[in-house]
Amino acid sequence: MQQPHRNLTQQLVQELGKSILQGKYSVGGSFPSEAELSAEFDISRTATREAVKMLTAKGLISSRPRKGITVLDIKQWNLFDADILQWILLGKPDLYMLRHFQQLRLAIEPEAAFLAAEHANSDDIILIENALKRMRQAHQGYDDTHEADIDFHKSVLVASNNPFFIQLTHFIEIALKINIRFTQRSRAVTEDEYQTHADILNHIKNKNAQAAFDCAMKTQKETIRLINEKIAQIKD
Amino acid sequence: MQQPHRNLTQQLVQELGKSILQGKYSVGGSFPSEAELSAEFDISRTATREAVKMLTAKGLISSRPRKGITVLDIKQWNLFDADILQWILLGKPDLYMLRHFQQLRLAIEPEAAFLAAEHANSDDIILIENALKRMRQAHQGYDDTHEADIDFHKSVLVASNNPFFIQLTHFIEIALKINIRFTQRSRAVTEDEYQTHADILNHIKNKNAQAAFDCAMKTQKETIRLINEKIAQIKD
DNA sequence: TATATCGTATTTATAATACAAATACGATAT
DNA sequence: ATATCGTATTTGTATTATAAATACGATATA
Repeated sequence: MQQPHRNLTQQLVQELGKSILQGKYSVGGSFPSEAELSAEFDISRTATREAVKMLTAKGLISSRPRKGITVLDIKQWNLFDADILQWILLGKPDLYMLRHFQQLRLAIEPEAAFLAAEHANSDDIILIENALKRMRQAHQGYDDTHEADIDFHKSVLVASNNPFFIQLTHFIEIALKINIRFTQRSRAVTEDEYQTHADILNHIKNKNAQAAFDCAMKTQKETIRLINEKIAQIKD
Repeated sequence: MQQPHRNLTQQLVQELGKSILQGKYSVGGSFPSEAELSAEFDISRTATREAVKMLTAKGLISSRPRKGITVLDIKQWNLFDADILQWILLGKPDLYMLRHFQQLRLAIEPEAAFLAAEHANSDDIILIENALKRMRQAHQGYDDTHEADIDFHKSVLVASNNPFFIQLTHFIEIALKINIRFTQRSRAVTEDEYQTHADILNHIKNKNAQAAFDCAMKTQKETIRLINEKIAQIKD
């Protein structure tokens, strides 16, 4: 396990969360009762119940006397919860899931760039610049390409100075990680990709919100076009 | 209390959640220990711990041995959780918070209309139509204006057929409720407002995604303009 | 047969108690 | 001034017992 020294409740939350997101339990179908979970994982009912409550708080399950525990419909899930997003990633999402992620990225990121141009302070700018530098170094082989790329996009969200956009950093990170899987780029970022990111930063620094928006939108449209292309391919 | 017959854990979650969102406990500051909470609310430590775990799952608090319970930074909060959004509403948000909501609405709703035009099925369309009819009836005094308005915007999100956009229905609902408070419209919807909504529906029915996007964007830009105007006023 | 009422077994909800584990903080030693 | 250590505090876990809610089948009724 990744962090084996976490407490029992957290461990059970992770195990059950991953299982649910992998579709091991059908919605509304049978799910182990508290007693069964306690026995299966060899922990007390106390720890089991606390894990059940945490999953309930995230909207994954519901538990009622006599009825037991049931997996709720996906509409009830808190899809923007950092844990749930991580479990989606671990559940090996397909191209259709990637498209769902990308559709929201397209809505979020251009507007985030717009707001960053309006509201970013000097510290916010420095964080974006550092991420860009790391992309340049990655281009030259000194750093991990994709980590720097993810950091760039996250720091733009942070620079929006809007707590809702900032909250979406987890979402964007997972979206990028899924995208990386499907594009299987084991290479460094290209000069073109680097330049586009540099342009967005410059527009933000120049407080040219509309230009930042347009530039970010262009790359998002291109990304979704590539995904649609791939989906069209597998349909053959 | 709204639902006094909920279980003790849920009641405590609501009480503490509301208090935290009202800023009664400063971030990193002192928060009652499990023992103190049990005593204050006169419930067992078992029920108290389960409530603490639920708030932990929502990212509001953290608890560690010897250190006790601490309120986490807002960056850790799951702001898109339905409960947390409700607590924000109950906490009497100001115009700046409304602007934060509106900035994200502007990012989300036009793209949701775009996707609805691409992916809505006949059932989705019917739900939007019903909401629009209710707005018309509201205009004539037969239904509650704002409820119908909220339903319209929610049903467009649902019609996007993207689970992430659908999840954001809670967010949009709270955003609209906050907006209604500040615009204090006790009147029915105007003919203009009704017509704009009708236009969006028609673009969706005609599968004219770009027109649906543009129309929704125009209204979102106008809404944010009004909010900025109000903020400029209170600054005098 | 169809419907309503009721009893009961099952499962969660709550409480109380005991002890283990982690750790912040102050005391002490170097 | 720094490092080490002991200890008190708080959460973590387990166990047991009982209450409350309710799905489901049994029974009664029309």
